[in-house]
Amino acid sequence: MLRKSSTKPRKLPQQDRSRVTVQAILEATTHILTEEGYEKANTNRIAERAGVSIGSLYQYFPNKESLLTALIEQHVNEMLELVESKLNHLFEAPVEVAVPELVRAVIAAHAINPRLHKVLHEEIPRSERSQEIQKANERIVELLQAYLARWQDSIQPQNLAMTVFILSCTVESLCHSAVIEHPQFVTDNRFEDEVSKLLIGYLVQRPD
Amino acid sequence: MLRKSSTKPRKLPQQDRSRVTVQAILEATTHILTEEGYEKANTNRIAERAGVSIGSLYQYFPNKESLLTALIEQHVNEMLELVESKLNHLFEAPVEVAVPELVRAVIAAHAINPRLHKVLHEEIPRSERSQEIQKANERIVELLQAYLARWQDSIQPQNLAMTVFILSCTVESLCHSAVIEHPQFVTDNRFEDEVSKLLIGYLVQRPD
DNA sequence: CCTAAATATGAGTGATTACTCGTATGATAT
DNA sequence: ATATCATACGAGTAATCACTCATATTTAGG
Repeated sequence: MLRKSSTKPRKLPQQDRSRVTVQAILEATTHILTEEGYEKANTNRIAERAGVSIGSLYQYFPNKESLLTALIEQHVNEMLELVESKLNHLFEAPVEVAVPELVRAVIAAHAINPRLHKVLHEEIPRSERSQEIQKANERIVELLQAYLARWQDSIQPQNLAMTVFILSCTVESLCHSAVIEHPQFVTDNRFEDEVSKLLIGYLVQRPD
Repeated sequence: MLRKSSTKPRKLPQQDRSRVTVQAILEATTHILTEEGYEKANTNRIAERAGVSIGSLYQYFPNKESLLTALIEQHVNEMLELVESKLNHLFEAPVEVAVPELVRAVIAAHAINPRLHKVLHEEIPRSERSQEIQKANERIVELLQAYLARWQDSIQPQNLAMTVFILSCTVESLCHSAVIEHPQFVTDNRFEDEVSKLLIGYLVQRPD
């Protein structure tokens, strides 16, 4: 149970066989995490499942944390890319158009690998996952902030920072919980309609 | 690293001195969790901090999990009581009155011990915390469902189950994240106003 | 070929830690 | 008083697991 600090790969794979090794290790980790949970995801078992020796694992990952970080980074980036590209295309779209698209994109992002997402989010100790997830969150907040600033004249809430927080937190948690606790909602258009209504109603409130 | 299954206390304290012991153990656990994090919360250290021998700890808690479960149960019940009693008093109040009160209560519940809440929620492995938290969640959902059914005629959304989910998930996550990530929001009335606006606007939408 | 670099191996090590158990002391009731 | 139960103690045990290192094999370049 020794702990090292660095999170970067010990060495970069240069030949094909080592790239295969690294890939196998990451896939084995995903498999064990999703099928057996974090408790069972010890490095010896991961190496075994990957068909690789424990020594090889430590050639490319200086410690367990770096392995998990790499996996989280990979998964978070896949999700982020989906949402980010959608948001970029929606910069000029009004709230009534942009919000439903955003909701759909966030749901899709969470549906990439729900089981992995759940484990990464709920079982893996914070110290090992916080930075990557937080970075992604900040990126979303940044984009939303820019979008809302662009359409500030047509929305009701005044405090931009607070509005961004409410918006991002609400979308994220609703999509997250829906995918994990109510998968039937994900295939049901009414869910994204309702979430969109919730958010649009808030952003473009008619004055009393 | 042996694991036992039962989660119930091994024996109930009967004399005063043992009640003091149990209390000291729970307080020491809380202290270590909030000040040093889950990683440092091993049973030997908890016993030491409580000024009690490791043997005494295992007199009352058959395993580490049961200790954490007791702590979670205690904390969750404190939070739940706050929200539950508020909701009971609001059963006859219309949405415009009930929602702001609910939001305030949920914020207050999260503010009872934010640092402990954060650790319990983020650091402790799921297997040890899921049941208690989920039970509390279900209780809230139940109450909200009854409330919304009572006022069904004056609200807009049709799918009761989905509305309850959206409502509870949104309130919970917004208050949770606010307390943990934006403590300045908690002392700012505008936050609860905005959250209330979000939810009321959704529930009592004017027809187009 | 030959050499050096890259890659692979896995038995072994050291540290941690949940938990036990034999023993000792304090309380209670008869 | 004494027997009995509750409580306290803490050195010791056994299991786990992240990680090392000495050695072996494969690949690439000249």
